[in-house]
Amino acid sequence: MGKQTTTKKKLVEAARDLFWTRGYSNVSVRDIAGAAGADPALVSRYFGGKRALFEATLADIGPWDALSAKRDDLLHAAVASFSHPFDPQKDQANPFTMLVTNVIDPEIGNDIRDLVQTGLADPLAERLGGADAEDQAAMLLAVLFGVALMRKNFQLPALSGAASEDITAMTTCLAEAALRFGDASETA
Amino acid sequence: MGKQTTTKKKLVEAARDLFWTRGYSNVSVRDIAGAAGADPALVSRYFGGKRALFEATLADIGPWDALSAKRDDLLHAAVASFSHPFDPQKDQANPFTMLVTNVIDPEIGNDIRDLVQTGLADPLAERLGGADAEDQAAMLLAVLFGVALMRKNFQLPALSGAASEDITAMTTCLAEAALRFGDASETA
DNA sequence: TTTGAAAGTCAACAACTGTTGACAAAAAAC
DNA sequence: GTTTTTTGTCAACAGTTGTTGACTTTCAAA
Repeated sequence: MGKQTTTKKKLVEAARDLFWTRGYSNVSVRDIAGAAGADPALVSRYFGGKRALFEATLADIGPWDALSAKRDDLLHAAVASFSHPFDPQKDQANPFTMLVTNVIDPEIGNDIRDLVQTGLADPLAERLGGADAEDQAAMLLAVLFGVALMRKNFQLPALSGAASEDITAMTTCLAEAALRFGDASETA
Repeated sequence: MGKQTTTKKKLVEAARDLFWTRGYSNVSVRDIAGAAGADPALVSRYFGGKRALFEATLADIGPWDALSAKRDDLLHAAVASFSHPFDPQKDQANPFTMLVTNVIDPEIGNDIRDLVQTGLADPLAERLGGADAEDQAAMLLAVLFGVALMRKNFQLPALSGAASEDITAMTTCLAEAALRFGDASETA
Protein backbone atom coordinates (compact mmCIF):
# COMPACT_ATOMS: atom_id res chain seq x y z
CA MET A 1 0.00 0.00 0.00
CA GLY A 2 1.02 3.60 -0.61
CA LYS A 3 3.66 2.88 -3.21
CA GLN A 4 1.57 1.69 -6.15
CA THR A 5 0.12 4.32 -8.44
CA THR A 6 -3.44 3.24 -8.93
CA THR A 7 -5.69 4.91 -11.45
CA LYS A 8 -7.47 6.64 -8.60
CA LYS A 9 -4.23 8.21 -7.42
CA LYS A 10 -3.25 9.16 -10.96
CA LEU A 11 -6.54 11.02 -11.28
CA VAL A 12 -5.95 12.97 -8.08
CA GLU A 13 -2.47 13.99 -9.18
CA ALA A 14 -3.59 15.06 -12.64
CA ALA A 15 -6.50 16.92 -11.07
CA ARG A 16 -4.20 18.72 -8.65
CA ASP A 17 -1.82 19.67 -11.43
CA LEU A 18 -4.59 21.10 -13.60
CA PHE A 19 -7.04 22.51 -11.03
CA TRP A 20 -4.32 24.29 -9.10
CA THR A 21 -2.78 26.02 -12.08
CA ARG A 22 -5.68 26.66 -14.46
CA GLY A 23 -8.54 26.99 -11.99
CA TYR A 24 -11.46 24.72 -11.23
CA SER A 25 -13.97 25.80 -13.85
CA ASN A 26 -11.34 26.13 -16.57
CA VAL A 27 -10.53 22.42 -16.39
CA SER A 28 -12.91 19.74 -17.65
CA VAL A 29 -13.25 16.22 -16.37
CA ARG A 30 -12.11 15.05 -19.79
CA ASP A 31 -8.93 17.14 -19.49
CA ILE A 32 -8.04 15.42 -16.23
CA ALA A 33 -8.89 11.96 -17.46
CA GLY A 34 -6.82 12.56 -20.57
CA ALA A 35 -3.81 13.69 -18.55
CA ALA A 36 -4.16 10.68 -16.26
CA GLY A 37 -4.66 8.27 -19.13
CA ALA A 38 -8.00 7.19 -17.75
CA ASP A 39 -11.65 7.29 -18.67
CA PRO A 40 -13.68 10.42 -17.79
CA ALA A 41 -16.45 8.29 -16.33
CA LEU A 42 -14.14 7.10 -13.57
CA VAL A 43 -14.19 10.53 -11.96
CA SER A 44 -17.85 10.26 -11.09
CA ARG A 45 -17.51 6.58 -10.30
CA TYR A 46 -14.56 6.84 -7.94
CA PHE A 47 -15.05 10.22 -6.30
CA GLY A 48 -18.70 11.03 -6.87
CA GLY A 49 -18.18 13.96 -9.24
CA LYS A 50 -15.90 16.76 -10.32
CA ARG A 51 -16.42 18.75 -7.16
CA ALA A 52 -15.50 15.80 -4.95
CA LEU A 53 -12.37 15.20 -7.02
CA PHE A 54 -11.29 18.76 -6.34
CA GLU A 55 -11.85 18.27 -2.62
CA ALA A 56 -9.79 15.08 -2.79
CA THR A 57 -7.10 17.35 -4.17
CA LEU A 58 -7.11 19.37 -0.97
CA ALA A 59 -7.19 16.34 1.31
CA ASP A 60 -3.48 15.90 1.90
CA ILE A 61 -2.59 19.53 2.43
CA GLY A 62 -1.31 19.70 5.96
CA PRO A 63 -1.65 22.66 8.28
CA TRP A 64 0.51 25.70 7.52
CA ASP A 65 3.93 24.56 8.69
CA ALA A 66 5.13 28.12 9.28
CA LEU A 67 2.73 28.37 12.23
CA SER A 68 4.67 25.77 14.16
CA ALA A 69 8.00 27.50 13.64
CA LYS A 70 9.81 29.31 16.41
CA ARG A 71 9.06 32.98 16.79
CA ASP A 72 12.30 34.07 15.18
CA ASP A 73 11.90 31.76 12.21
CA LEU A 74 8.21 32.47 11.69
CA LEU A 75 8.68 35.04 8.96
CA HIS A 76 11.38 33.11 7.18
CA ALA A 77 9.24 29.96 7.20
CA ALA A 78 6.16 31.85 6.09
CA VAL A 79 7.93 33.46 3.15
CA ALA A 80 9.55 30.18 2.14
CA SER A 81 6.28 28.25 2.22
CA PHE A 82 4.82 30.51 -0.43
CA SER A 83 7.42 29.54 -3.02
CA HIS A 84 7.86 25.82 -2.48
CA PRO A 85 5.92 23.60 -4.91
CA PHE A 86 3.53 21.08 -3.37
CA ASP A 87 5.36 18.08 -4.81
CA PRO A 88 8.95 19.08 -5.65
CA GLN A 89 9.48 15.97 -7.76
CA LYS A 90 6.61 16.81 -10.04
CA ASP A 91 7.04 20.58 -9.71
CA GLN A 92 3.37 20.86 -8.91
CA ALA A 93 1.76 24.17 -8.14
CA ASN A 94 2.00 25.76 -4.74
CA PRO A 95 -1.03 25.43 -2.44
CA PHE A 96 -1.08 29.19 -1.83
CA THR A 97 -1.05 29.95 -5.53
CA MET A 98 -3.92 27.50 -5.81
CA LEU A 99 -5.92 29.63 -3.39
CA VAL A 100 -5.44 32.73 -5.51
CA THR A 101 -6.33 30.86 -8.69
CA ASN A 102 -9.58 29.44 -7.32
CA VAL A 103 -11.15 32.12 -5.13
CA ILE A 104 -12.96 33.59 -8.07
CA ASP A 105 -14.77 30.40 -8.93
CA PRO A 106 -18.52 30.64 -8.36
CA GLU A 107 -18.76 27.00 -7.28
CA ILE A 108 -15.83 26.57 -4.92
CA GLY A 109 -14.96 30.18 -4.10
CA ASN A 110 -16.62 30.11 -0.70
CA ASP A 111 -14.71 26.99 0.29
CA ILE A 112 -11.45 28.69 -0.63
CA ARG A 113 -12.36 31.76 1.39
CA ASP A 114 -13.14 29.57 4.38
CA LEU A 115 -9.82 27.82 3.92
CA VAL A 116 -7.91 31.10 3.92
CA GLN A 117 -9.81 32.44 6.90
CA THR A 118 -9.77 29.41 9.17
CA GLY A 119 -6.53 27.87 7.94
CA LEU A 120 -4.33 30.94 7.55
CA ALA A 121 -5.68 34.24 8.84
CA ASP A 122 -7.23 33.04 12.10
CA PRO A 123 -4.40 30.80 13.32
CA LEU A 124 -1.82 33.36 12.25
CA ALA A 125 -3.56 36.10 14.20
CA GLU A 126 -3.75 33.86 17.24
CA ARG A 127 -0.10 32.98 16.84
CA LEU A 128 0.92 36.62 16.65
CA GLY A 129 -1.19 37.73 19.58
CA GLY A 130 -1.75 41.29 20.70
CA ALA A 131 -4.54 43.79 20.13
CA ASP A 132 -3.96 44.32 16.41
CA ALA A 133 -3.11 40.74 15.58
CA GLU A 134 -5.90 40.50 13.05
CA ASP A 135 -4.70 43.51 11.10
CA GLN A 136 -1.12 42.34 11.22
CA ALA A 137 -2.06 38.88 9.99
CA ALA A 138 -4.14 40.34 7.17
CA MET A 139 -1.35 42.65 6.03
CA LEU A 140 1.27 39.91 6.27
CA LEU A 141 -0.88 37.65 4.12
CA ALA A 142 -1.41 40.54 1.72
CA VAL A 143 2.34 40.81 1.21
CA LEU A 144 2.85 37.07 0.80
CA PHE A 145 -0.08 36.57 -1.55
CA GLY A 146 0.75 39.76 -3.41
CA VAL A 147 4.25 38.61 -4.29
CA ALA A 148 2.96 35.17 -5.26
CA LEU A 149 0.37 36.84 -7.47
CA MET A 150 3.01 38.94 -9.23
CA ARG A 151 5.23 35.92 -9.83
CA LYS A 152 2.88 33.12 -10.77
CA ASN A 153 -0.18 34.87 -12.16
CA PHE A 154 0.94 38.20 -13.57
CA GLN A 155 4.36 36.73 -14.32
CA LEU A 156 6.25 39.98 -14.02
CA PRO A 157 9.71 39.37 -15.51
CA ALA A 158 11.25 41.35 -12.66
CA LEU A 159 10.10 38.61 -10.27
CA SER A 160 9.70 35.58 -12.50
CA GLY A 161 13.26 35.72 -13.69
CA ALA A 162 15.00 37.07 -10.61
CA ALA A 163 17.04 34.93 -8.27
CA SER A 164 14.77 33.54 -5.61
CA GLU A 165 17.08 34.70 -2.82
CA ASP A 166 16.59 38.32 -3.78
CA ILE A 167 12.84 37.95 -3.87
CA THR A 168 12.89 36.16 -0.54
CA ALA A 169 14.92 38.97 0.98
CA MET A 170 12.63 41.69 -0.29
CA THR A 171 9.49 39.81 0.69
CA THR A 172 10.81 39.15 4.18
CA CYS A 173 11.56 42.84 4.59
CA LEU A 174 8.02 43.78 3.62
CA ALA A 175 6.63 41.05 5.86
CA GLU A 176 8.51 42.51 8.81
CA ALA A 177 6.97 45.87 8.09
CA ALA A 178 3.53 44.27 8.13
CA LEU A 179 4.08 43.08 11.69
CA ARG A 180 4.93 46.55 12.98
CA PHE A 181 1.39 47.84 12.80
CA GLY A 182 -0.80 48.84 15.68
CA ASP A 183 0.24 48.00 19.18
CA ALA A 184 3.57 49.47 20.15
CA SER A 185 2.86 47.89 23.52
CA GLU A 186 3.73 44.36 22.52
CA THR A 187 4.54 42.84 25.87
CA ALA A 188 4.46 39.36 27.33
CA MET B 1 -24.98 62.33 -27.81
CA GLY B 2 -23.46 60.50 -24.89
CA LYS B 3 -26.38 61.01 -22.58
CA GLN B 4 -28.83 58.45 -23.94
CA THR B 5 -28.47 54.93 -22.68
CA THR B 6 -28.70 52.83 -25.79
CA THR B 7 -28.95 49.06 -25.62
CA LYS B 8 -25.36 48.86 -26.76
CA LYS B 9 -24.19 50.92 -23.80
CA LYS B 10 -26.39 48.95 -21.43
CA LEU B 11 -24.70 45.78 -22.61
CA VAL B 12 -21.24 47.19 -21.98
CA GLU B 13 -22.17 48.28 -18.47
CA ALA B 14 -23.75 44.95 -17.59
CA ALA B 15 -20.75 43.17 -19.08
CA ARG B 16 -18.34 45.30 -17.05
CA ASP B 17 -20.30 44.68 -13.89
CA LEU B 18 -20.32 40.90 -14.37
CA PHE B 19 -17.00 40.26 -16.12
CA TRP B 20 -15.05 42.35 -13.65
CA THR B 21 -16.46 40.71 -10.55
CA ARG B 22 -17.15 37.09 -11.56
CA GLY B 23 -14.48 36.61 -14.20
CA TYR B 24 -14.73 36.28 -17.97
CA SER B 25 -15.37 32.55 -18.35
CA ASN B 26 -17.74 32.42 -15.39
CA VAL B 27 -20.18 34.77 -17.08
CA SER B 28 -22.30 33.73 -20.05
CA VAL B 29 -23.57 35.94 -22.83
CA ARG B 30 -27.07 35.12 -21.65
CA ASP B 31 -26.21 36.38 -18.15
CA ILE B 32 -25.13 39.74 -19.53
CA ALA B 33 -28.08 40.06 -21.87
CA GLY B 34 -30.42 39.20 -19.02
CA ALA B 35 -28.89 41.84 -16.75
CA ALA B 36 -29.09 44.42 -19.53
CA GLY B 37 -32.63 43.49 -20.48
CA ALA B 38 -31.58 42.69 -24.00
CA ASP B 39 -31.35 39.74 -26.35
CA PRO B 40 -28.24 37.51 -26.23
CA ALA B 41 -27.92 37.63 -29.99
CA LEU B 42 -27.18 41.35 -29.86
CA VAL B 43 -23.78 40.68 -28.32
CA SER B 44 -22.50 39.01 -31.45
CA ARG B 45 -24.34 41.44 -33.66
CA TYR B 46 -23.10 44.64 -32.06
CA PHE B 47 -19.63 43.73 -30.88
CA GLY B 48 -18.70 40.66 -32.89
CA GLY B 49 -18.69 38.20 -30.01
CA LYS B 50 -18.20 37.68 -26.31
CA ARG B 51 -14.48 38.35 -26.46
CA ALA B 52 -14.97 41.66 -28.25
CA LEU B 53 -17.57 42.70 -25.68
CA PHE B 54 -15.03 42.14 -22.95
CA GLU B 55 -12.51 44.28 -24.79
CA ALA B 56 -15.15 46.99 -25.17
CA THR B 57 -15.31 46.81 -21.39
CA LEU B 58 -11.65 47.82 -21.18
CA ALA B 59 -11.95 50.55 -23.77
CA ASP B 60 -12.62 53.50 -21.49
CA ILE B 61 -10.10 52.71 -18.81
CA GLY B 62 -7.73 55.61 -18.87
CA PRO B 63 -4.03 55.43 -18.05
CA TRP B 64 -3.12 54.94 -14.40
CA ASP B 65 -3.78 58.38 -12.95
CA ALA B 66 -1.32 57.85 -10.10
CA LEU B 67 1.54 57.99 -12.61
CA SER B 68 0.85 61.62 -13.37
CA ALA B 69 0.83 62.64 -9.72
CA LYS B 70 3.57 64.66 -8.14
CA ARG B 71 6.39 62.71 -6.58
CA ASP B 72 5.19 63.31 -3.06
CA ASP B 73 1.63 62.29 -3.85
CA LEU B 74 2.54 59.30 -5.95
CA LEU B 75 2.10 56.73 -3.20
CA HIS B 76 -1.06 58.28 -1.86
CA ALA B 77 -2.58 58.39 -5.33
CA ALA B 78 -1.48 54.84 -6.08
CA VAL B 79 -2.99 53.45 -2.90
CA ALA B 80 -6.21 55.40 -3.40
CA SER B 81 -6.65 54.24 -6.99
CA PHE B 82 -6.80 50.63 -5.85
CA SER B 83 -9.89 51.17 -3.74
CA HIS B 84 -12.00 53.51 -5.84
CA PRO B 85 -14.77 51.82 -7.85
CA PHE B 86 -14.74 52.40 -11.60
CA ASP B 87 -18.11 54.09 -11.63
CA PRO B 88 -18.91 55.42 -8.14
CA GLN B 89 -22.57 55.92 -8.98
CA LYS B 90 -23.03 52.29 -9.91
CA ASP B 91 -20.47 51.02 -7.41
CA GLN B 92 -18.88 49.01 -10.18
CA ALA B 93 -15.82 46.90 -9.56
CA ASN B 94 -12.36 48.40 -9.46
CA PRO B 95 -10.20 48.00 -12.60
CA PHE B 96 -7.32 46.61 -10.54
CA THR B 97 -9.54 44.01 -8.91
CA MET B 98 -10.69 43.12 -12.41
CA LEU B 99 -7.10 42.32 -13.34
CA VAL B 100 -6.75 39.88 -10.44
CA THR B 101 -10.08 38.26 -11.24
CA ASN B 102 -9.26 37.67 -14.91
CA VAL B 103 -5.56 36.74 -15.12
CA ILE B 104 -6.35 33.11 -14.64
CA ASP B 105 -8.61 32.90 -17.63
CA PRO B 106 -7.20 30.75 -20.43
CA GLU B 107 -8.70 32.93 -23.12
CA ILE B 108 -7.92 36.46 -21.98
CA GLY B 109 -5.20 35.84 -19.40
CA ASN B 110 -2.39 36.86 -21.71
CA ASP B 111 -4.10 40.15 -22.49
CA ILE B 112 -4.43 40.90 -18.80
CA ARG B 113 -0.75 40.13 -18.21
CA ASP B 114 0.19 42.46 -21.04
CA LEU B 115 -2.03 45.13 -19.54
CA VAL B 116 -0.34 44.84 -16.14
CA GLN B 117 3.12 44.81 -17.65
CA THR B 118 2.82 47.62 -20.17
CA GLY B 119 0.19 49.67 -18.34
CA LEU B 120 1.37 49.43 -14.75
CA ALA B 121 4.76 47.81 -14.13
CA ASP B 122 6.72 49.34 -17.00
CA PRO B 123 5.52 52.95 -16.67
CA LEU B 124 5.79 52.77 -12.89
CA ALA B 125 9.39 51.57 -13.11
CA GLU B 126 10.19 54.32 -15.55
CA ARG B 127 8.51 56.85 -13.29
CA LEU B 128 10.50 55.69 -10.27
CA GLY B 129 13.84 55.61 -12.06
CA GLY B 130 17.07 54.28 -10.65
CA ALA B 131 18.88 50.98 -10.97
CA ASP B 132 16.37 48.84 -9.08
CA ALA B 133 13.27 50.54 -10.40
CA GLU B 134 11.89 47.30 -11.80
CA ASP B 135 12.14 45.48 -8.48
CA GLN B 136 10.67 48.42 -6.61
CA ALA B 137 7.77 48.66 -9.04
CA ALA B 138 7.11 44.93 -8.79
CA MET B 139 7.12 44.95 -5.00
CA LEU B 140 4.94 48.06 -4.81
CA LEU B 141 2.41 46.43 -7.09
CA ALA B 142 2.63 43.27 -4.99
CA VAL B 143 1.59 45.26 -1.92
CA LEU B 144 -1.23 47.07 -3.69
CA PHE B 145 -2.62 43.99 -5.41
CA GLY B 146 -2.11 41.92 -2.29
CA VAL B 147 -4.27 44.16 -0.15
CA ALA B 148 -6.90 44.33 -2.89
CA LEU B 149 -6.86 40.55 -3.08
CA MET B 150 -7.41 40.22 0.67
CA ARG B 151 -10.28 42.66 0.63
CA LYS B 152 -12.22 41.89 -2.51
CA ASN B 153 -11.43 38.26 -3.25
CA PHE B 154 -10.57 36.58 0.04
CA GLN B 155 -12.86 39.00 1.86
CA LEU B 156 -10.98 38.90 5.14
CA PRO B 157 -13.24 40.51 7.75
CA ALA B 158 -10.23 42.30 9.20
CA LEU B 159 -9.97 44.30 5.95
CA SER B 160 -13.46 44.08 4.49
CA GLY B 161 -15.05 45.60 7.55
CA ALA B 162 -12.33 47.96 8.70
CA ALA B 163 -12.44 51.69 8.19
CA SER B 164 -10.89 52.50 4.86
CA GLU B 165 -8.62 55.14 6.37
CA ASP B 166 -6.88 52.57 8.52
CA ILE B 167 -6.32 50.27 5.58
CA THR B 168 -5.06 53.16 3.50
CA ALA B 169 -2.60 54.09 6.22
CA MET B 170 -1.26 50.56 6.60
CA THR B 171 -1.05 50.04 2.87
CA THR B 172 0.79 53.30 2.35
CA CYS B 173 3.27 52.32 5.01
CA LEU B 174 3.99 49.02 3.29
CA ALA B 175 4.18 50.75 -0.08
CA GLU B 176 6.84 53.07 1.25
CA ALA B 177 8.85 50.08 2.40
CA ALA B 178 8.63 48.63 -1.10
CA LEU B 179 10.34 51.70 -2.51
CA ARG B 180 13.31 51.44 -0.16
CA PHE B 181 14.82 48.46 -1.95
CA GLY B 182 18.07 48.37 -3.85
CA ASP B 183 19.83 51.62 -4.64
CA ALA B 184 20.77 53.60 -1.60
CA SER B 185 22.30 55.99 -4.14
CA GLU B 186 19.07 57.61 -5.23
CA THR B 187 20.30 60.92 -6.58
CA ALA B 188 19.01 63.44 -9.07
C1' DT C 1 -13.12 -24.48 -13.99
C1' DT C 2 -16.58 -21.80 -12.16
C1' DT C 3 -18.12 -17.86 -9.44
C1' DG C 4 -18.28 -13.19 -8.37
C1' DA C 5 -16.59 -8.92 -7.29
C1' DA C 6 -13.61 -5.20 -8.80
C1' DA C 7 -11.74 -2.20 -12.63
C1' DG C 8 -12.29 -0.14 -16.78
C1' DT C 9 -14.72 1.02 -21.43
C1' DC C 10 -18.17 2.95 -24.35
C1' DA C 11 -22.15 5.37 -26.05
C1' DA C 12 -25.51 8.36 -24.78
C1' DC C 13 -28.19 11.78 -21.89
C1' DA C 14 -29.60 16.56 -20.73
C1' DA C 15 -28.00 21.00 -19.85
C1' DC C 16 -25.40 24.75 -21.20
C1' DT C 17 -22.19 27.42 -24.22
C1' DG C 18 -21.40 31.19 -28.22
C1' DT C 19 -23.07 32.18 -32.54
C1' DT C 20 -25.96 32.53 -36.78
C1' DG C 21 -29.72 33.36 -40.12
C1' DA C 22 -34.43 34.34 -40.98
C1' DC C 23 -37.77 37.27 -39.58
C1' DA C 24 -40.59 41.34 -37.40
C1' DA C 25 -40.97 46.03 -35.53
C1' DA C 26 -39.61 50.79 -35.43
C1' DA C 27 -37.61 54.89 -37.07
C1' DA C 28 -35.74 57.72 -40.52
C1' DA C 29 -35.32 59.34 -45.35
C1' DC C 30 -37.43 60.52 -49.34
C1' DG D 1 -47.28 57.36 -47.76
C1' DT D 2 -43.74 54.60 -49.31
C1' DT D 3 -39.22 53.02 -49.12
C1' DT D 4 -35.00 52.05 -46.63
C1' DT D 5 -32.25 51.56 -42.85
C1' DT D 6 -31.79 50.61 -38.23
C1' DT D 7 -33.02 47.93 -34.20
C1' DG D 8 -34.54 44.10 -31.93
C1' DT D 9 -36.71 39.07 -31.56
C1' DC D 10 -36.88 34.21 -32.11
C1' DA D 11 -35.60 29.50 -33.04
C1' DA D 12 -32.04 26.69 -34.05
C1' DC D 13 -27.17 25.23 -34.91
C1' DA D 14 -22.95 22.74 -33.34
C1' DG D 15 -19.85 22.14 -29.64
C1' DT D 16 -18.77 21.23 -24.86
C1' DT D 17 -19.92 20.20 -20.16
C1' DG D 18 -20.72 16.59 -16.03
C1' DT D 19 -22.86 12.42 -15.34
C1' DT D 20 -25.17 7.85 -15.95
C1' DG D 21 -26.24 3.02 -17.22
C1' DA D 22 -25.12 -1.00 -19.76
C1' DC D 23 -21.43 -3.54 -21.04
C1' DT D 24 -16.77 -5.98 -21.16
C1' DT D 25 -12.49 -7.18 -19.15
C1' DT D 26 -9.44 -8.55 -15.16
C1' DC D 27 -8.45 -11.27 -11.71
C1' DA D 28 -8.55 -13.36 -7.30
C1' DA D 29 -11.46 -16.71 -4.38
C1' DA D 30 -14.02 -21.06 -4.23
